[in-house]
Amino acid sequence: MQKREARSKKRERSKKREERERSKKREERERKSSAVPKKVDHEARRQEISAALWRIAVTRGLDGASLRDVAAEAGISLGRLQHYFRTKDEMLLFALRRINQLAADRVRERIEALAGEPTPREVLRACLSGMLPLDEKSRTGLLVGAAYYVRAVHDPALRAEAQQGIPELRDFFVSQLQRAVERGELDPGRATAEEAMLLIGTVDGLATYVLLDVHEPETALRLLDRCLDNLFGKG
Amino acid sequence: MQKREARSKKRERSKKREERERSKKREERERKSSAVPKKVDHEARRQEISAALWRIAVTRGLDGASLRDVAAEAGISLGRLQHYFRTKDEMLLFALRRINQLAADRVRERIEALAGEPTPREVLRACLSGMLPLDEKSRTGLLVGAAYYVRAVHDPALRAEAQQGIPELRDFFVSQLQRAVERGELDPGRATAEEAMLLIGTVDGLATYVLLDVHEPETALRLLDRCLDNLFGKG
DNA sequence: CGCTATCCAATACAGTTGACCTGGAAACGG
DNA sequence: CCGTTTCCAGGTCAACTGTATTGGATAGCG
Repeated sequence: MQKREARSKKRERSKKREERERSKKREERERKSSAVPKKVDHEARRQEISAALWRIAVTRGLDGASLRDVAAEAGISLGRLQHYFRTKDEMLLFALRRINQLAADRVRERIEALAGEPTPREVLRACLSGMLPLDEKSRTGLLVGAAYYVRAVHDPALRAEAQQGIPELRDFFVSQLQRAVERGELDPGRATAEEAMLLIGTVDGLATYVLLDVHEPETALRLLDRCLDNLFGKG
Repeated sequence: MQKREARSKKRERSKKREERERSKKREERERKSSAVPKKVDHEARRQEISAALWRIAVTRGLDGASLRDVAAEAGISLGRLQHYFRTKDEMLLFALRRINQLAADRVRERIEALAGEPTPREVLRACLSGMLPLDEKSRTGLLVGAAYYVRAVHDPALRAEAQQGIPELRDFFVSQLQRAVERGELDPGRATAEEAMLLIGTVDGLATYVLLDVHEPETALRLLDRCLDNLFGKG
């Protein structure tokens, strides 16, 4: 347990007050070039609020997270929260983008962490296992992602956000499969976009069942390995 | 400044009033042999309410469905709805069980509809494709199921409900794989519970992406066939 | 110093929510 | 007929929702 949620609404923050730095990018407003009398880092504050939102979403679900709850969890007032996110949807969308980015970073790290010249299979395994809820962090990310998923089904804006990264991921998988063919590790007929999408869908389904406690994380990993066995041949 | 949303609450039922019939099954109550002055079919009424709930859940999501909304959609008063479901959770749980049952029935029908003596692959294909959102009905079912999924992640009672049918399904798949081995259509090493769970997970992932509009239904079906090709060998 | 913009706590507001309650209509057994 | 029970429309209620507003603290700039 690394994180404890003190129910006290007392603000004990005031230490992050230092990290103001530059952050010149004005994400949605066009300020009139007037000097910047601001001192706080908007981006950092929003990330803190996002983290508070996730903490609630993991335990109570996304819909059970009211603005007041999030503000309390973040240890700030409702007024302050509304200063950084003018509407609830704005907060939700920001938090979704952020968690997707974190997930992508995690997968990227996993790949770069592979020593030497990893085989295509090793790269794929690293990438796919990074999409499974194997530790607390990725579990949280997927849990929150699932909460967004249901909303995305009904909300076109969220849906577009959710669909965004998939083609890129698929193409990356195809390139790895292609590389495996060139190395003689894979049947040429299986280096297609269809196989790539099949892999992605399978891992997604496995993750779903892990979150439902149908599978243990290790079970999901074993199933993933068997899936790769089927693909590359049990060497 | 009251914004009235144009919501057609007009529902012209009043003819369902006739289908009361017998229905001797007292689903949860044990009447003490006292004469039954009741005239309506509780089970049928609850199913109607469930259907109304699903209609809302498909378009607006499960959490966007208040008791008043459901009552309006069902064309009944709030008081009447609460007569049949004392709490909201009771209604939700009933509707979940019902939709799971309908999905199971649909898969069963698909299997029984196969002519002659279907091969194991044909049986598996029928079953798996029955779990995909290929028509409006199954799409609705999966959409509602997805809405429940997110709740099940946080609610133990719902989670138990969601986990319920999986072992049975897995065992059925294993039996079909075993049968395929005996017929010489499958490598004996692949007739395991792991392969069965892999199939289930894959279809689940594919269904997820169809609901997200990442795949067209036909695409998902093609991917399923390729998955079976990989399993049985491309005949 | 003033001026102005940012930052944010507190409160108000208008609406919705689920649960509960009351009372009476309808159907049955007697 | 009466009494009992089911059935159900309507209303009430406290709690909660997202958003808007007010007022003041703080900080940078001329």
